[in-house]
Amino acid sequence: MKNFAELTMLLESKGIKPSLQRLLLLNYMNSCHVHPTVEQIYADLAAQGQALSKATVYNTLTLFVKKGILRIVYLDNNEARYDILTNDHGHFVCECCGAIYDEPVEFDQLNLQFPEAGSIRQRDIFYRGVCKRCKDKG
Amino acid sequence: MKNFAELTMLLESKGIKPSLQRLLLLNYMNSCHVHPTVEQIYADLAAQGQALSKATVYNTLTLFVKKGILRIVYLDNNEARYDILTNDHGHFVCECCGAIYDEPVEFDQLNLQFPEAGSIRQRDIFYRGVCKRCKDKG
DNA sequence: ACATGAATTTAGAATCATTCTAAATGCTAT
DNA sequence: ATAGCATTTAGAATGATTCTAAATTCATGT
Repeated sequence: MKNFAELTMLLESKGIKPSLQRLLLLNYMNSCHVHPTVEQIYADLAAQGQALSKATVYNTLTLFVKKGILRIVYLDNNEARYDILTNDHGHFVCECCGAIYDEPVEFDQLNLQFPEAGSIRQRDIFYRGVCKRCKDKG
Repeated sequence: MKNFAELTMLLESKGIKPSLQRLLLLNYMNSCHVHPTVEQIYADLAAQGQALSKATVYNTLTLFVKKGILRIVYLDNNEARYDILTNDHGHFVCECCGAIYDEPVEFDQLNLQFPEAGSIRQRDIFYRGVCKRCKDKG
């Protein structure tokens, strides 16, 4: 949880001018951990009375990704999902209810060898299946 | 490398009727390891004089995915990529040249804990960065 | 304050991968 | 042969994303 002053500092530390729209989006993403789609983000902010245009949502999310604040999660070729970059973690995707769970992963301790890699910028792990909740329901 | 008799048997073992189009696609995917897009698959087969309609390419790839012959690799929200399912492996994606490298990964030895998972159907690991070839070029 | 120019936001058009639809073709069994 | 079903097909429809060009906001110098 960060307040607006802290969010402003985060943006400035990344060389991003903290406009109202950018702060609203960063604040939203900072407290939303369900890996929302653009549509969800846009609708939620509109429901709060903060109507940014959808173009701004796209532009700003793309800017945040470029600056290393967010990452995009591509689960299917429908809508992209956005995830605030905190500590590294993996994802478990329930193919029944669609939920995306963050799961702790210590990438450095996996000792993965990628012989073709010159340098690594991002590490992603996705497991897919049925989550416990759905499994219990049968 | 499998011949057409073996590919036919593979399809039948999955409950898929081995039509000419399905065999051509399976044969192509069986010997193509660059994770091609639909467009590439369609163009390559057309260039070989085997013109399937694009709808058939889509339909058949989707069928193969459903039957566990292929998996889809979602790298970005542009075109999906298709990968023949052999032994488990990870992927390294070069953000410079776009190449996708298969990398050996022993998933069972990673000892990953996914507390929310009831059952796991598919495991994916993606690392992204710059490949050695691009890095050497500077 | 005010004007100027740059950055940001915006609405709507354009793009394009994928899915849908409905017709055509090909197979199988009687 | 024929009926019935599966498969293939072309083209239209869909929809997330990107593009474009105009409007607005912001910062700076006078």
